[in-house]
Amino acid sequence: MLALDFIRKNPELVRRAAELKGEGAPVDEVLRLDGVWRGHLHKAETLKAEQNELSKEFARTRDESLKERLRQMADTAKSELSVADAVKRELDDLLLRVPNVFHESVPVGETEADNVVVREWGTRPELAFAARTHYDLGEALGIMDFERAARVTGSRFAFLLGEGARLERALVQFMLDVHTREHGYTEVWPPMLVNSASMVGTANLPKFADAAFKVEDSDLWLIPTAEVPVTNFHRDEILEVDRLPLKYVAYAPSWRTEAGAAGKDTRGFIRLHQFSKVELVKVTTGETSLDEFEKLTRDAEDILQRLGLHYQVMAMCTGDMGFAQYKKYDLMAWAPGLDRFLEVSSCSTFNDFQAMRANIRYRPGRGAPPKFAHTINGSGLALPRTIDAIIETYQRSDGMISVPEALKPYMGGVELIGAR
RNA sequence: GGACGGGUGGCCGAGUCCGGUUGAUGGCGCCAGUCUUGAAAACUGGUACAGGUGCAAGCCUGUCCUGGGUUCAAAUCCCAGCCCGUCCGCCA
Repeated sequence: MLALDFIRKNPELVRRAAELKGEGAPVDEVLRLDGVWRGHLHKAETLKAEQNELSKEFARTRDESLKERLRQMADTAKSELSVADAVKRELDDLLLRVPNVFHESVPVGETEADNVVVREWGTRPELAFAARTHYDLGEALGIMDFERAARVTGSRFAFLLGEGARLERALVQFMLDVHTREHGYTEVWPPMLVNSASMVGTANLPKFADAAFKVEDSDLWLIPTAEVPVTNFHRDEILEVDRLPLKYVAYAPSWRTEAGAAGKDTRGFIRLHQFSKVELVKVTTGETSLDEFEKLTRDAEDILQRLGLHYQVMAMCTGDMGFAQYKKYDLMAWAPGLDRFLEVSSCSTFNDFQAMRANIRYRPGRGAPPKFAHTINGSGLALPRTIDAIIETYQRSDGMISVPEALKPYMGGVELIGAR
């Protein structure tokens, strides 16, 4: 969230940022409640101070004549405070609904058409035959099954079978190895259910409750991304500055309701209620966060390059970047069969927006007061669409799929999917 | 799930039965200083977080797991919840 003090001092900036993001921001209501809250709080605290003073005198003198006055003071202070608390709760709830501002380098725009290609790697593969889609190939090879998944669970679920399941496992292993051994991330295996406070910490609540699955009769949610448990790992902590940046990589399934995506990407292994993802998370200082964000994006890109997949890096425009993000890149991998780019990674930096919600701080120096950390995360990468790009890029005219060089050590000797 | 025990500052650990100003004795750690060529040891001092208010120094309020309650006053008493431990039950 944004600091109350920041909104007090920069109401216009906050209003304009929200507008460009296509979000509402209850700035006026925040400012109004802020005034009301402070009025009652001040009154309550002044009274409490007097009461404390007099109470000390009573402890000394045991003068019974003070009793009645003390009782009244206590009553008034308590009721003032309860009004102040009620207003503050309302104010806090509102604060959680004010969107983040964005970095000056973010392109201004309304829709994904206004996103900007920052760079591109590789070229579209030239196939000597008509490219087939991953679901066409996957079903023909017997490595993907959507029909049975629909029967067993419902739409937007999938079974992977045989070499398809093996490919998924190989990719997870490969990505984790690269990020831990070569990019210096610490591997994390997180809980896959989190409580509401954690969801608030990463800004999945309160605004996006309908995007996540809630466990009935409990305060637990299925994680929409490993970002939630991993970022919240340091909730309510004060970190030592020399430990920063903290770099984590976590493999976890992610669950999303996909509310509002009805009819979109219904076909294939693209938009699922459950999907695997290797997630990168960094916690760092305000001075280094933009730089660490760029590096994290490069770390995700490195996976695509090693897999030999053609991709673009898109800078998200204000209207397409989201409520909490300060700056965001999407990595789009080319899928020849679908004849379009697929979003295989989304890398974001949040400034202290998440850290304020999750209360993650660091101490800049000895004896210095704590500051809010900056959080960064990105997929490195999301599995299904990476698999799609691999299948469609490495398909052969006979419908079999060559295993990319980088994955061969992870495929247990399988170099050609569909050969047996 | 049942029974019992427990949650106190960066850490350890008093205080809780018998409420009184206690943000909380003590030790460790950390920081500064003295001493020393330097370091260690020893000694001295310092060492939480949040909010309100103020130009500032400062002042005030709150915080002993969380939320309620009793009281002029709660770390301390009462209620509920969460978490941890031990035993029993169940279980991959």
